[in-house]
Amino acid sequence: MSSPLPRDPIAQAREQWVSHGWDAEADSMAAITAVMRTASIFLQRADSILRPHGLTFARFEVLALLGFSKRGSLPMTHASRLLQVHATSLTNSVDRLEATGLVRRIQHPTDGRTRLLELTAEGADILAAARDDLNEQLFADSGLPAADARELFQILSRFRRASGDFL
Amino acid sequence: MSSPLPRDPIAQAREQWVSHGWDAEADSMAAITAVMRTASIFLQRADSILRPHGLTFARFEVLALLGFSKRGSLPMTHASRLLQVHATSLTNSVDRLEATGLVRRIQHPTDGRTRLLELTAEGADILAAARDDLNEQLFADSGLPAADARELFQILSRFRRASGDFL
DNA sequence: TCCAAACCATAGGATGTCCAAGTATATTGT
DNA sequence: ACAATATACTTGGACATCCTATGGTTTGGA
Repeated sequence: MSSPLPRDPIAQAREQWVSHGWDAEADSMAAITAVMRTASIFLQRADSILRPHGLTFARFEVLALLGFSKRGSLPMTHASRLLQVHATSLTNSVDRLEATGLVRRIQHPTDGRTRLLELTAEGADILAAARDDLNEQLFADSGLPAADARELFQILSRFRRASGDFL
Repeated sequence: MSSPLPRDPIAQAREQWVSHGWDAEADSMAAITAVMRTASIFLQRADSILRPHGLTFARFEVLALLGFSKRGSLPMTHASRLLQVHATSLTNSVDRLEATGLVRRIQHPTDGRTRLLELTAEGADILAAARDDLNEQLFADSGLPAADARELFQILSRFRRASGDFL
């Protein structure tokens, strides 16, 4: 996006916070801002790796979830809960996945309200290729040292649990 | 958005990764996914706190940056580098801030290409009120224990530096 | 049995992010 | 001095996310 800045802009913001007397909130502000910036970096990398496959990270996550499901199909609601996005966001992703033939919406056998999502054969192929690329180009060389990745996950797990993501 | 899930969906994905033999990538995948989910949680909280002020987190960040600038004004490019977003994203935010009268675009004295951003009096007032609310309702009670916030910031700082955010 | 309440999925609208192009202005090299 | 190149910002388009509202379907209580 641009060449490296001479100073960490979040560290600068933190200093401003302290010098205005908001010492108590400074660490939290810096951590939260850093989380948002880091997410943005990862999202850009992931999307750029997936673009040649005609996917985005959001759509990849849908495919990956379906690929792991035992029965091969999942209700929209169930999928949106597991992906932790709004039902409307999932509808959006699935619209695009269905338009490109990677996913099918099928009727639920007994509940007329529910739609089941199912991977198509092509969806399964693309998922496999995209997953290999993500593993090689992002996860295997994420820029996070192994110990940092584990510690990061643990800190965020505590936070997510505390914030009501899971029990 | 919904009631807590019985199991952490990211931990479940991690298990799937391991059971498919992608052990080496599993920790990294889990950490990255958790960062994205956490960012989304914080963004929703921040936006919800700022909504009564007619702001979003993106627009708040612009105001906050201007509020800290010594000279009271900043070129678009400089601001977009410090906020680490694309120039087009900043254009979008500034359009809305200007439309509501919180920010002004003024001519650069010598460079005809450059626009300087300047807080209006009303922008400064709203910034102060919004910042107090964010400090009280988000940063002071973020759900991150103090030690976790510091450790998190340090891990992410190493990562951001390594990924070229700053020197 | 039957109607109200709950639930599922989608449409519409606002915002944000990025990328690719386009316009205007500066700077640079010959 | 002038043409080529670089920089600054905006426009238009593709996607993602959320919220609110709406149309079906199912369920549960009177």
